[in-house]
Parts: sequence; structure tokens; C-alpha cells
Amino acid sequence: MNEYLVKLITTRLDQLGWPAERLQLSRPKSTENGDWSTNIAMVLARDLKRAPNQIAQEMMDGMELDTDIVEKFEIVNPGFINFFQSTNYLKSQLKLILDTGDTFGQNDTGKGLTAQVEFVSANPTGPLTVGHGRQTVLGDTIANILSWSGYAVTREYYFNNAGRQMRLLGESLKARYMELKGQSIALPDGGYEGEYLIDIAQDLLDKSPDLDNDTDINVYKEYAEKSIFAIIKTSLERIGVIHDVFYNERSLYDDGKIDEVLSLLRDKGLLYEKDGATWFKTSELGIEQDRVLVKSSGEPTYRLPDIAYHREKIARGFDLVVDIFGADHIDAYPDVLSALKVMGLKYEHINVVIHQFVTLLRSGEVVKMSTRKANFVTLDELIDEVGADVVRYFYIMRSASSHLNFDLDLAKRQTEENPVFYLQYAHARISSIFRRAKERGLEKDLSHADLSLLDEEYTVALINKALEFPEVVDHCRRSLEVHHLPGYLSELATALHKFYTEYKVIDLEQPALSQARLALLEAIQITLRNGLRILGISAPVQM
RNA sequence: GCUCCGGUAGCUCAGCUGGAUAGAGCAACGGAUUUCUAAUCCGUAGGUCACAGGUUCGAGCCCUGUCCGGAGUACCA
Repeated sequence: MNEYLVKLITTRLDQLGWPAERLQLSRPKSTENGDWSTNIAMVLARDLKRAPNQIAQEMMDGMELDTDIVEKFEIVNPGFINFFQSTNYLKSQLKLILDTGDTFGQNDTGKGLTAQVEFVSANPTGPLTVGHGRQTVLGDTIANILSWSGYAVTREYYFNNAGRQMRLLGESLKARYMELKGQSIALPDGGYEGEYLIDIAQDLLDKSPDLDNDTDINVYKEYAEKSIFAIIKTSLERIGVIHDVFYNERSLYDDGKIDEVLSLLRDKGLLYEKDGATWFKTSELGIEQDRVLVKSSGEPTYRLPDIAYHREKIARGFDLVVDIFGADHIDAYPDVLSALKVMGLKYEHINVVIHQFVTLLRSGEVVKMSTRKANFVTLDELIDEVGADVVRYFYIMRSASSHLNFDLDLAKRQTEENPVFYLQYAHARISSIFRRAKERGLEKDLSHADLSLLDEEYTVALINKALEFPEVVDHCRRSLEVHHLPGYLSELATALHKFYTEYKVIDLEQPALSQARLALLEAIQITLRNGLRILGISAPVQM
């Protein structure tokens, strides 16, 4: 109906010689104002220097509406044009849900296009924390949305297993290892104090008891990396996240990509040496101060490989690139983008989603955390405590730009207050009705159901709510804001529960109506299930 | 100081590129079950959309300034 009206109105506007670029249709909050509405007459009023009502009238006078789709329209002060859909249309859309089934909600916006979503990208220095968790679920859900929009999506994890931090990690493991052997060595300055390194040291000791102080530090480093990556991958798996590519920063050095960036920037006259370091004249690119790309020690800062990595992303030809960063990395990306820009690369298809921090609440108190120190809560512990479904839901129920309060008490509650169970219950409730219908000898017969019997108020409201699903998916895709989906699914669940309380589905006295309602519930369950699948949350048939 | 994010009901937050009477959940209070799962539904109450200006037919949304909270402002990542 949306597309139908857009096309129709655009044609009419062309006819009148009025601009159509600013045409938009929306679903009014109240059904009194129709199923779809446009404000185009008010938008045009200024340019045309005429009253909106008049414009609307002239527009509509010359328009022929297909009554099979639009039952009627009205022009309302100050100039809204409201359209009311026909029951036939509603019926056909419901049928569409049943016919498309598992693919209902998908669209082909990204058909034939590729997208890359880079997320998590935590270096293998420790288990994923609660903070990484938000990014993990956010990135995976965005990737799911893009898949549903037709993109061929690559989920990518970028990591660095070289450099100072990893050296510290190796040294920290060595200290733990020697400690277990009874030789106390102090942890290095700024080293990793987490207990997980003690466990890893124990493993290493079991496997290779003969290492000592003189053993090459790389042995410790590599063992730590391998072990920690195993832990990280297990955590990711537990919440259903699978990356397609683990991109090692190292390869950028091996393939000469780092040097290429340096020489490209040097050619542009944007590099200079000072105090033994190589500086990038970002101040000439609208950034407050210059940045160091190569330290006086000869090691690059993280910015240099980041630039090279993004140059590779562009070279790899993705049509859409999404980077997920925590708010603590907010300073990095303007440098990267401006470097890409001066190198003459197209970077407009690179999108950066920055999410704010996560605060864990227990009994109303903030749980204090700090990485590198021993006292952080890991993603694994969180999953242990509340389960993967709840973790996924809670992480994306708020917009990424808001701080997230993760209320552990609420998350743990297996009751009505928990929004995850509310959704899942709606799905299970439908399954339950199906089971009951079968017991009563009422076999679902979707192809013969007479959908025109579905005309009561809350039934129509429920169908309309389900029909919004593809629009919500598209909204999430356009904005890269996925929190709209859980919000929408809650509304859909509410509409379902409301329908349930108002009408009886299984009524042996009225088999035709029962069949129609079973078909309706089938469509609603499809919608709920598809939505939950995008969120990566299970859709139970019984609770 | 500068940059970024936020400030909307008691609490946690929605509010899609400015649109119709600002919404939801939780908490509070009151109701609904001989009935397909009450893990549900309905109702009541709750608002100076931080503040002050501006833009216009119309501003929670855009612009300017101020205040408050968070993050960043490294030759850490």
C-alpha cells in the first residue's frame, strides 16, 4: 500500500508540475487518521503559496484510487491527506505473510550488494567483558538485518597479536607460570592481573612443565593468545555469533600495506618527523591536533594499521561497510576517515556505529568494573547468570547512543516483568493454541481459510501490526539502529495478547471462523519467529 | 578548554528524515479467570520534553547560547 500510494501520488504530482522529492507517507498514531497519511500538501504550501487544503483537494481531484486497495481518503485540517485501506487489501496482505512464511520481512534493497560488519575486534588479551558484549550483539544483529535486506554479509573480527600489549600479555603469563613453579616473579608494569591467566598458566604447566625464565617470551605469548582466543570464540558461540573472517593486523605489515599508506601520505606532504616519531598532519584536515603514526620506538600506533585496514576494506570492494566501536574509540575514526579522504578513496559507504557504555546493576547498585584489573565481569559470567536469550535482548533493547543499564535482577527474573519472556510467551501461546486445536480435531487448513471473516477491531489491529514488520526491518537497515525491532515485537506481542483475551480461536460451533483465526495466528507466529530470529533469540513452542 | 553521546512520567527508556491529543515497560492504585497457558488483558494516576532565545503554518526533533551527567582529548588499543 505504501509503494502503491507513493507511485500514485508521485505520478499525480508530476502531472501538476509539483515537486515530489519531499513526499513521505507515514502510519498515523491513531487509526482515526487512516492507515496511511501524507503531509505533502503542507510541505508544498510554502513554495506554491497556496493553502494546504486547497493543494490537497486539487491533488486528490485528479487521482483515481484502486478501491481494492484504498477504500477511501479524506483531507483533514491543516492539510493532511489520510488513506484508509480496504478489507480486501488487508486480506491479501495476510495471505502474503502466510505465503512468504520464513522469508516474510525480507526485502531486496541490498540484492547483489555486499556488506561487511566489523565488530568485537577485541585483542586476545583477555576474555570478552560485559562491555564487549554490547558490541557483539549489536554487530551481529545489524548483520542479520542487512542479510534480511538482501546483502551478502561478511562478519569480520579484526585483531592484533603483535605489539606492546601482547608482549605484556606474554610476560604476564610467564610470571604466572613461574609463580606456579614456586618462583615468584612480579607481574610486569601494566601487566594483566586477571585470574584467567593463572588458569592458562596451569594448562601450560601441565602440557609443558619444562619452560623457565630463559624460555623465549614468544612461547608464552603465543600460548596465551591461543588460549584466550579459544575462550573468546566459545563466548561468541554461546550467544550465537559466528564471524566469517578473523583479520589479523599482522598481514597488513607482511603485505606491505602499512608502508604503502605511509608513502601515500608522505607523497601528499602530510607526514613529518619530530622527536624521532612520524607524525600525521591531521591538523590540516580539520582535526584539532596532529597524530603520531609511528612511535620513536619504530612501532606504529594503532591509527596506522587502522588506516591501512580500512584502505583494504575499500579495496575489497564492499558496497557497505559498518564499523562498530565503543565510545572509548570515538577519537580514532575521524583520523581514519580523513586519511582515506586525502588518499583519494571513496569512503562514503563506511558507516560507524558508536555505542555508549554498559552499566551493570545488581540490587540497584552499580557493579564496578575495570579491565586489566582483576575485577571485571565477563560476558561468559553474564550468560551463565541470565542466559543467552536474555543477554541478547537486553543488549539491543536500547539505542546504541544511550548508556545501557543492564539490570541483572530484572534480567534474571523468569516472570512477567522480563520483556524477553513476554515476547517468547506470545510465540509459545500460539503454539499452545495450535496443539489444543489439533486435540479438538480442528486441523489447520490455511489454504482454505476464509480470511474475510477477520474483521473485528482487535483482529484488524493485530494484522496491521504484523504488516509493519517489513517496514521496521527497513527502518533498522536505513538507520543502522536495531533497537526498533525489540520495541516493535513487544507491540506485536501486546496486540496478540489483546486479541487472545477478546476472541476465542477454537470454537467448534464456528469452524469457518476458527479456521480463519488459526490462519491469522499462523501469520502472527511467523512474524514473531522471524523477528526473534533476527534478534538471535529462541522462539519456544512451550513455556 | 575542545570534541562526541545523553538530559522526555517516581525508575528504565521509545519517539522513524519537524506533523495531528508526547508514548511504552516497571513501580503505585483499581478491575478481569466455570473459557484455547493469568508468564495475560483492561482501567486510573503520573509531563514546564534540562533552561533561555531563534527558525515556521507547525519544534521533544532543526539553529544559537547556558546548565547537568557520561566518554574522549596518548609516542595505550
